[in-house]
Amino acid sequence: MNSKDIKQAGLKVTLPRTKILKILETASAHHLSAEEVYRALLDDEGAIALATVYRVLTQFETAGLVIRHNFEGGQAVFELDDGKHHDHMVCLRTGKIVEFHDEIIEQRQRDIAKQHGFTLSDHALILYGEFDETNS
Amino acid sequence: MNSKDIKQAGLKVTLPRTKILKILETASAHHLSAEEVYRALLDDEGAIALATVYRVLTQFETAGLVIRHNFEGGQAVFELDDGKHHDHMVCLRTGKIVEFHDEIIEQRQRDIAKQHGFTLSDHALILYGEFDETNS
DNA sequence: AAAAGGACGCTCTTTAAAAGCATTGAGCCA
DNA sequence: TGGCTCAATGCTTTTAAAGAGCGTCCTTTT
Repeated sequence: MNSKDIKQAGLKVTLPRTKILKILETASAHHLSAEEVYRALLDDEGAIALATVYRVLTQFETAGLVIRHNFEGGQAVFELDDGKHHDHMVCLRTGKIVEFHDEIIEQRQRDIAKQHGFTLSDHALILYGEFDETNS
Repeated sequence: MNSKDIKQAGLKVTLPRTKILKILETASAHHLSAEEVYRALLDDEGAIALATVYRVLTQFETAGLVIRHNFEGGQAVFELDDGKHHDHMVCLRTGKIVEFHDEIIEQRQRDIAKQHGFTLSDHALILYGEFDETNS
């Protein structure tokens, strides 16, 4: 995931885009809201306008570089799209997000869609709850 | 689902609340946004203020009378809570929503949560796609 | 190196949702 | 049943996330 990807998406390679991509790669939390990306770049000399962050993230989403999630809580969060589909567990206490993938569930979803004459293009499975103290 | 439920929720039985509940019961679409509820009551002599619709729906949600869903598309939708949990298939072409329930998936979710030391309090599974012409 | 069009930053706008406040009305009790 | 109290309503204003408009700047391409 580097400037080559930006170019292949038909976008010019600019400092804001490079920085935003890097933040998404290196941030400890792998799921960031637009505001969080913005704040992460505030320290950095040469901050990026919030409007640009929104614009770039939407462009990255369209280009397939990142995935936008609409979890509960109003703010959308973004993560790099590594091509490997996964679902999410969201801790309502700490905000921690853990990814998982389960082929049994995936297969059932495909079966159910088929039974209903439904052509699946995407799906979202989110588990809400709380991690044990030890895990959080 | 009637005025008794409203009262048991600790809310006064008022015309707006009764009307909103009835709309949710009788509307052909079982998933309505706040705006849709509002518009459904516009014909009706004695319209209800939009602010009241938002307020009442949130109160109903807190009281456990309705469930709020954050599907893609910005607007939250509401449905009566009949106590029977189910998931959703959302047609991206027509907006049609079909409910389903699958015990295999439910069980897998519980197993996965357990494996991760995660106490499940809620979950959302939404399949996005398109229904066949015949079904839509 | 220069031309051309996309990208940036700033500000303003949009939209869903909720808050504030004065008025109205439900519900309880004498 | 009539009145009293506090919750509920309607109207307006506000908030927050997200995006649009526009003038200037900077990538990119030749």
